[in-house]
Amino acid sequence: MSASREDTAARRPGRGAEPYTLASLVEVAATAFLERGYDATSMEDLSRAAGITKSSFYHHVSGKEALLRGALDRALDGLFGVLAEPAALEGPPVDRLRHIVRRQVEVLATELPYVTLLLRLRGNTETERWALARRREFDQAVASLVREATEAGATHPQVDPGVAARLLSGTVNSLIEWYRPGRVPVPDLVDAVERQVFDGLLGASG
Amino acid sequence: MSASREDTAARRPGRGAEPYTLASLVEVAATAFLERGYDATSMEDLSRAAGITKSSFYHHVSGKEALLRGALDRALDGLFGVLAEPAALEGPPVDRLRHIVRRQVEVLATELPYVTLLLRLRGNTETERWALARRREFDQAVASLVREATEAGATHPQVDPGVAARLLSGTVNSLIEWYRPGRVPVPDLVDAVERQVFDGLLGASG
DNA sequence: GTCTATAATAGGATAGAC
DNA sequence: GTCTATCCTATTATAGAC
Repeated sequence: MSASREDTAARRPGRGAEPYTLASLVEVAATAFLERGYDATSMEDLSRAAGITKSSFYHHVSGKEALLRGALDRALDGLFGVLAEPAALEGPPVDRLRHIVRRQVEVLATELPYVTLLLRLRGNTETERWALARRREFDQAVASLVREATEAGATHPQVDPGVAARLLSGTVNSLIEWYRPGRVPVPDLVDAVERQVFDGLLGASG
Repeated sequence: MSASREDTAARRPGRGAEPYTLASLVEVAATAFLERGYDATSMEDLSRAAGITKSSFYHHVSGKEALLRGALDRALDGLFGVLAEPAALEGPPVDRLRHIVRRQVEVLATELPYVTLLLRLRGNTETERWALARRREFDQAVASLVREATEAGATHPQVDPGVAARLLSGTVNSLIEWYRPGRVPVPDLVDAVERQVFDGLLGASG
């Protein structure tokens, strides 16, 4: 762990701005976790990124795990919010799937650090296992839709729907590995992922 | 980190078997890293998994980073080996791409712990940055092929080839998130990924 | 080659002054 | 709210006996 740790710009709340809130510190933490990984990021790193000492940092937050939990909550809220949208609940399976994929890309893009944290969990603590369980719920909802779509004859039947669903989720989630805000306009990204997922590289339609 | 750490079965070299080699310990380490993550796995965990004490473990290996390096070497050898195969070097871009995707799935499946480690790197140490640079080389070779295929008119032109290449790699690499040996026969997996990547979920051909 | 014991340090968390 | 100083445990790594 010899990498420079000064590259995250320190930022204190400006004159007259809000004091440190859990949400603002979760944001700082998630950004740092995104760069170096959760385990490799120390509380010292985080406090410096927030522009205060480690002790002061502890005055605002109970510990590292609380930051993790706050970030995971935000990620899961975003994802489950998509499942609750009307267009995800009504209509032919393929249309609902299309809507979910498109909105999921938007959530990944806008909540990038939080979702990244969720997708990199290994289940080492109780908090992590809880979040992983919720994530599995989300994946299973998507998998059910893929199965329905296959039963309705909308997808090619040669591939096991369970495997197809995992590859679909994998394609969408892989965004966290390279997408960074501003690089590609989100609407373009949404279209690209939809196309790749439903039509593949060779895509007949369009 | 309160998770049980006794779940990895201890294994010592059997009577008359080879003594501990770097390769055998790298194998033990990579398997443990796959479960808990690199940072969250201690040398104590690793030595116990190998069936000896931490001190004895250090007698065979210089440190944690050497194990990481050994595992990354193996992953990169597998991937670059694919690029060097005749079918990856000759023929129309789409055919070469198809071959690489299929073989890459096989390498991921057979070298799962090693490739997983490679794909989860954050670049925190010099070793990690070196491996990430080599990985980028591989990805760029694939991206070049996607660009060639697009220029040859083989793929639909609406999606930026750079983005398409990243989504392609993302789909293939996402295997490490769920594939475990024995669950799905490798040939089926290879076919499923090829289909998803080139034809998508709705896939016209076949 | 394996062990017990121990160094050396990093990192999470707290005490208490200001 | 912020700081300096400190505690305490986990972890990497080494010393030296057998």
